[in-house]
Parts: sequence; C-alpha cells; structure tokens
Amino acid sequence: MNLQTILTIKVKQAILKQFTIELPTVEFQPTRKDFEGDITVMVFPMLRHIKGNPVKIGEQIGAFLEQEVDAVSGFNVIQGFLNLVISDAYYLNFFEGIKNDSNYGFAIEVKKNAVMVEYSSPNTNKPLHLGHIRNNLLGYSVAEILKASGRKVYKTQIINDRGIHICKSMLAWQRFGDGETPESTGLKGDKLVGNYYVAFDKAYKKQVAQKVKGGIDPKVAEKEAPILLEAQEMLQKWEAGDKETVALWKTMNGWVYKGFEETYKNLGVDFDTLYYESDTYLLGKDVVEEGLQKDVFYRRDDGSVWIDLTDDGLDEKIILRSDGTAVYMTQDIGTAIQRIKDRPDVGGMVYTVGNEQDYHFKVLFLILKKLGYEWADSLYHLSYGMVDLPSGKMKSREGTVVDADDLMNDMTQTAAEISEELGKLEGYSNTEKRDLYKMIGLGALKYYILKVDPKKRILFNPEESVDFQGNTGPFIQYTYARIQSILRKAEELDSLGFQNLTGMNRSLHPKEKELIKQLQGYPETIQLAAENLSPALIANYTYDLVKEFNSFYQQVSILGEEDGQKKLQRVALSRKVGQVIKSAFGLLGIEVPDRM
RNA sequence: GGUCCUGUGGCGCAACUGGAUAGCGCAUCUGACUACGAAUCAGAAGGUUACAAGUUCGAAUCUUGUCAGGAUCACCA
Repeated sequence: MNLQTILTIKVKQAILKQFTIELPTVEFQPTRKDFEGDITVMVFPMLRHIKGNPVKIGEQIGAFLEQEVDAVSGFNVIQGFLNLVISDAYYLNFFEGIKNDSNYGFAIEVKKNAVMVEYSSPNTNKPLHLGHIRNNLLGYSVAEILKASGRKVYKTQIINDRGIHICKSMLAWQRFGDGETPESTGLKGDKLVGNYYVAFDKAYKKQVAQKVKGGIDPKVAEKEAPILLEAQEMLQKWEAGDKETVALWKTMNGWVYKGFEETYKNLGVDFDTLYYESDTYLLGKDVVEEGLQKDVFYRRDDGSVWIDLTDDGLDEKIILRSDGTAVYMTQDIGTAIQRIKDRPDVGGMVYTVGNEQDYHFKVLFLILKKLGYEWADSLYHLSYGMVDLPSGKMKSREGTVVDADDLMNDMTQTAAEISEELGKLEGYSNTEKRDLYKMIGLGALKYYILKVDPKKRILFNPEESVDFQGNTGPFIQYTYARIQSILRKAEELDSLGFQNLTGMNRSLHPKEKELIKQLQGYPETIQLAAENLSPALIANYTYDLVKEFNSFYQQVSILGEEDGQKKLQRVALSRKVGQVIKSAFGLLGIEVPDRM
C-alpha cells in the first residue's frame, strides 16, 4: 500500500474519531519547496463537511497522524495546509523496494481491453514532412505509454494509397517521366513520386492560367483543365481495374513504400498491422443499410443517405452519395467496424490525426455510438495542432515543406558539429560516432516536439536550429551519460569489495530525499500520461527528475563520499535515476547514450 | 456568421486538473572546471496569466461576455 492510501485512511479515521463525521475524500499535494514538509493535506475542502477553524482541524489531524503513522515524523499547519514531514526511513525503505525493480513505473496488471493506436496514415503521392513527424512521434509515444500503463496495444496505420492524389503523380510520371525510376535517378522512391506530384500541379496551373486568359471563368477553368480531367479518368480506370493503370499504380506505390520504410526506420517508429485504403474504401456501404433500418440514417429523394445530428448541436452529414458511392465518412465507419472484427480483443481506438479533422471525428464517433457499438465510447481522437512555418502553412504542392529526411539529417549534422567541438569521444569509431550523432540529433528533435502539449500548434523556424541546451533532449541524454560514467567508475570500486555494505539506518541529504520523491512519482505519471494521451507529461516529468539529479550531483559527492554505506546508496540512487531516464525516454521513442 | 481549439515575463514552454508568494529553459547580467563529465550547476533581473464581470474560503484553471490567432462548417480526402 502506498503512503497516500495509508494517509487517506488515517486522516479519515482522525476525522471520524474527533468529529464523528465520515469524510468522502482527502486531497493531497506535494509540499511546496518554500515550506517544511513533504506531503500536504488540504484542510480547506474538509470545511464543507466539518465546521471549525482550519488551522485547529489541521493540527488535530497532524497530531493524530504523527502518533499513528510511522512514516510521519512531524507536521506544521499554515492556514489550511497541513504539511507532513515524512521520515528518512520511509524514503530509504521505499527506495530499497524499487531499487532492483527493472520494470519500475510500468503497470503490472494488463487491462482487459486492447487498444488500437492509429498514426501516420500518409498519402502515397509525396514524401513525409515535419507535420508527419509530429504525428508519428505522438502516435508512437502514446502507444508506448499505453503499453506501460497496462494496455495491450496494436499500432496501426491506414495507408491512403488510392485516390486522385496518386493518380496525379502517375499521370505526370507517364507524361513527363521518361521512364525514370528510383534506380535510374538514385532518388528515394517517395521523393521521386513527390516530384511528379509537384510537376502535375505545375502543369495544371499552367493550363488553368491559359484558360483564364482565354476568357474562361477561373472556377470553371479549375474544374476543366484537361490534365485534371485525365487524372479523374485515370482514377475511374483504376476503380474499374484497368490492368495497365493498376500495374503503374502498384509500381509507383512500391517506390513510395520503400522510401517510407526508410524514413520510419530512421525515425524509429513501427507498426503492428497495416491497412490500405485500396482494401477498405468500399467498406461501410453495408452499414448504411443497417443504419437506415435502425432509423439512424435517412434517405433523400435523390437517393443520397444522410444523418441528422442537429439535436446534438452538429449539422446534417452525408453518408452516401446519390450515385451510391461512398464518402470518407462511410469508409471510416466501415473501417472502424472492420478493425474490431479483425481484433476482437480491441476495446478502444486512438486516432492520431491533426486538429483540422476535429469535426470529422466528433461526427464519426457519434454515428458509431448511434449505430449501437458499445466500444464507441472508447474512441479517442488524439488531435494535435499543425506545425507551421514562419512563412505559413506547409504545402507539398508548392514545395514549402520541411522534409522529414532532410530534417533528420540536419539535426544529426548539428549534433555532430557540437560533439566535435566538445571533443569528448576519444576512442569512438566512426560508425559509433555516426550512431551517436543521430541519437542526439533525433533526441533533440523528438523532445522538442513531444514536450509541447499536443493540442498546441507549433511554429517551427528552420533558421533557428532546435536547441541542445536547457530543457532539451540532449540535456537529458547528457545527464544519463554522466550517470553511466559514474557507474563505470563505481564498478571499479566494486571490485574493491565495498558493495557488501548493508544497512540503511541513516539520514538522507535533502537532495537525496528530493530525488527519491521525484522517483516516486514515475508510476502515476505514466498513468496520467496514458489517461490524457499526452507524451508531454512524460517529457516534463523526466526533465524535472533530471534537473533534480543535476542539482544533487553538483552539491553532493557520490564517489568521493567517505561513508561506504552512503556512497553505496548514492551510486544505487544514481543508477535508478539513470534507469528511469532510459525508461521514460523509451516511452518517447528517444534513445540514451553511454557517452556523449 | 455557427461550432471547436489556443492566448501565461522579449521568445519557447510548465503549473499534479480549483490550492500557498505562478515555475522552468533560451536570450541578458554575476559567480563556479587542479571537484564523480561545464551539452552542467548556483544566483540576479524580468508577470495585473489577452481584457472585463461572475461563481467561493481560494481562479492561470470553472461560467458569461469582449478582443486576438488558428481550425472547421462540400454529394473533397
């Protein structure tokens, strides 16, 4: 039983005994640094149930706790705050308990329902960019956090491999490609295909401009540009299964997949199951019938099918076009149901999709609920803000994007420059160095993105490189490396036999106590991060821990400590902090180095 | 126009979900490498939490209104 649970029981007892009143809840918070104590009991909320002076009540509770709970070694009351001093022995004992727990912080019990986390889900007509990076990092991290919190997780993505967008690239390649392949050009497949997407847009704009010049209304011109009509024709041919079209489609998608694979590998993300839109785009049509029967949907005179959500504060939404073809919503309904069929243990889903689709998901979830699927209550839209550039939105067609591969390379390059300058890597081979630079560069990038609340939009300025100092990934990696350095030295000492010391009846340095308190918060931070689908909470926690450790490191001698017992415990504490850093960063998808 | 999200020192972010004197990093200024790694640490300066009312013992957090930025409201995806 953890301390807070014990204290809750005891506080309730105290109140029951002294006021014969049953308190429903007791609120705690860590004692602020400016006051003496470790844990604070909030007295104010109790005043709703007990009449009296908060200071007096606090003192009565405090006295009772000091008497009854071993861990409480003192208290003071300031206004409505009862600050409890917790004994060093308690913290030492707590630390002994977690010291050798290599899985510390992770939930032991696995919860019943698995959860499917969808992220990435790119279109296959262009390379991944910074926006996808945010999506990927968030999705991957949330999946890892959910696992740590005790959920079974399936990572998935739906690859948008069909549609007008890929046809545009295909057409442009046919037209201007001259038989180019990734092999012949040395270009990454996704880049090559992306170039033709841009080429299409250029040709298209030219045609539109010409038409407008010839006196045609711009809106009409946009719809009637020959090249666009051809692309639409191509899409129809694809849907009809035209051999040649499908073959080209397969080839070009194949190039893209190979390119994506490389990017994902570099980024360090992975998936358990893949869905392809070309397999799922027809799903959901049969559900329309079901919805009509249940009177959730209705049919209009022209044959189109709708749902009326005005009673829920939304509007009317189309489910099926009058020509009987599906819209995006139809697919999403069908795909969601399909996923549950494929994985019956799944009880919920997380969709990592930008906030521009907030409304779409609101509607989707509501529809599934109205259709009567009980898992509809466990669907979450992990909505995140756009990554914008100082110049505005990123647009692939206009080439104003920060390319994912380029960015990762730049980050690695910057890390290399800084490392070379500091020159601490004697004895490292070139490959070791390269791996390390990548680890640090990506650490900086990932932390930079993940430490921000997902909801907020990010303004990314490529001119100002991501920091490597202060509240950054490399700062935390550095601390980890430093700890490893201590441990290497401690090992040498181990051989002298000092590890046989035992006993823990000693006082803690205030910095040690703070560190243990910080460590204590890891499991609940994981749970909180899982509930809120927020890697930012893990990032912030890790930063606080590391800051605390660096302060400890500065003020307290570890290997220089003469008392063998203390030295041993400080080494153990450092090791534990290192483990938690590694574990927490693992949840963010960031690696940590032994040296840097 | 309707709906949703965001607004915290110059800049970038926190604040344990309603608690104490709003924390941290960059940038600026001051100190600390013959100390376990200075990608570090210690300190200074910098705030009417966009604005205004309200709710209560207590508001950055909840309510309402205003302002600013963003998103969204297609038989597009």
